Amino acid sequence: MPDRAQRNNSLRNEVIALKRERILEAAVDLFYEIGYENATLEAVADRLGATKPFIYSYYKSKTELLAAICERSIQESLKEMDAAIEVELDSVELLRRVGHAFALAVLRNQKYIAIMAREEKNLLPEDFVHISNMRREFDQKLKQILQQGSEEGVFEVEDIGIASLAIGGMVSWSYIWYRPSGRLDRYAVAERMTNLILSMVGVTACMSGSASARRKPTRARKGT
Amino acid sequence: MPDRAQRNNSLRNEVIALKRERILEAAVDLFYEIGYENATLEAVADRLGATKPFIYSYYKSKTELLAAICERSIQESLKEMDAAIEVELDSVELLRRVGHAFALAVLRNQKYIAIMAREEKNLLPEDFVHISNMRREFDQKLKQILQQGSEEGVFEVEDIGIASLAIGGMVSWSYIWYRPSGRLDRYAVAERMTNLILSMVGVTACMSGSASARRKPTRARKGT
DNA sequence: CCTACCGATCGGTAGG
DNA sequence: CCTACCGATCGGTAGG
Repeated sequence: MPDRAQRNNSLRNEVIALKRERILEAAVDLFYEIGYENATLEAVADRLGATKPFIYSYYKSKTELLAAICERSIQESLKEMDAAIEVELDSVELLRRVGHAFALAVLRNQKYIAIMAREEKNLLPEDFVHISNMRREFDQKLKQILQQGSEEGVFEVEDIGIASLAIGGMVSWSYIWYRPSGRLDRYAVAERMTNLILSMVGVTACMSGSASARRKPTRARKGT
Repeated sequence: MPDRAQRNNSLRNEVIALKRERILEAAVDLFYEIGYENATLEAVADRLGATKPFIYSYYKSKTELLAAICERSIQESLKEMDAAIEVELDSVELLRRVGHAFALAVLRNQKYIAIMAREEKNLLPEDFVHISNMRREFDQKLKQILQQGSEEGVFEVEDIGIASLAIGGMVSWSYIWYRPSGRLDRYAVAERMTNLILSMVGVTACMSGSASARRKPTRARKGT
C-alpha cells in the first residue's frame, strides 16, 4: 500500500530536486556574470521562464541560494581530495594526483569558485562559519600530505603551512584568469599546474615519474 | 602677486588631498569589512564624523571611490615591480627581489587587494578595462622575467605563461588567509613565498645564494 | 505557480 | 558642509 505512494513520493522528490538544481544553475550563471547583489531573483527567474515567487518555493531566501552555491564550490574540491587520498600512493604520486584533481575541479567549477571567493560577505554568519570550516579541512588535508612527504624526505619544504596555502592559492586563483576559449584546455592547464606544485616542494622531473633525469636546466635548448 | 594666491592654492590643494585620502581610507576599511554593496556612504561618512553629502563633494559617486581603491591596489604592486626591474640584476636575484617586494606589497595592501578581487563587477566598464590593463601589464612583466631566465638557462619552466599566472596567484591569494596577528609577520611570509617561487622555477637553494648545496632532500633530518 | 503589492534601504541631489 | 528629501530598486509575501 505504501508502494504507490512511495513511488509518487520519490518521483515528486526527483522533480523537486531537478527544479532546485535548475534554479541553482541559473543563479550561478547570473551571479557569476554580474555579481550577487546586482542580480535580482526576478532576473534569475526570467532565465527559467518563471517568476520570483517560483524561486521562493524552492529556496527560502536569496542568501540560502548563495550558501548552496558556496557549499558546492568547496564540496567539489574536498571530494576530489578525499578520492585521491583513498588510493594510498607514495607521497609524490599522491600530491600529483591531488594537485591534478584539485586543479581540474577548480577549472570545471570556475563559476562556483568565483562566487565563493567574491561573495563571502553576503553569507549569513552561520553559513560563513560552515564554509570556512570546510575550507580549513581542505587546507589541513593538503598540509598533511606535505607533512608526510617531508618526513619521508621526498619533499623539501621550508614551511609546510605556507607551502600548502601557496598551493591552494595558485590553483584557486585560476578562476580569475582561465578562459575555456584560451590557448590551453582545462586538462593541459591542470597538468602544468601539477608540475609547478611538484617542483615547488622540491620534486624534480627525474624523481617523480619514469622519465629520464633532467636535473640541470637544458642549456642545449638555447643554443640549438 | 600670484605668490600668496598660489600658496593659498597649494594649501587648499593639500587639504583637499588630505580629505580625499581620509575618505578613501574609511571606505577601504568598511568595504573590506562588510563588502562594497553592504556599505552605505552614510556609514563611511559616520566613521569620519561627517555626513554623506560631504563625501559627494570629494568623489562624484560611490563607484568612483571603488575605482580609486582598485587602481591603487595594483598600482602598488606595479610600483614594486618597476622598482625591482630598474636595479638590473641577474635573473635569479631579479625574480627573488620582485617576488619578495610583490608579496610584501600584497600583504601590506591586503584590504585593497581583497576589494579589487571581490568587487570587479561593481566597476564601471571603463574603469574595469583600465584596471584589467594594469593587471595585464603586471603579468606581462613577470612573464618577461621568467622568459629571460629561461633563455639564460637558469630557470627550468615548462610553460612560462602558466608559471607567471601561478606565481601571481599564489601571492595574491594571501589576501585571503594572511592574518597580521598570526604565526608569521609579513616579512617572514614574504621570505617563504619567495623561496617557493624560486623552487617553482627550478632554482634550488644552492644555485641562488652563497649557501652550500642542498640539492638532495635532506634525508638525514628524518633519521636523526 | 502567478499577480500584485509592501516596506525598507540607499545612492544621489537641492538648497541653503 | 549639513538638513531634508526624492526616486528607484528589490527582497520578500499575501492571496489566490
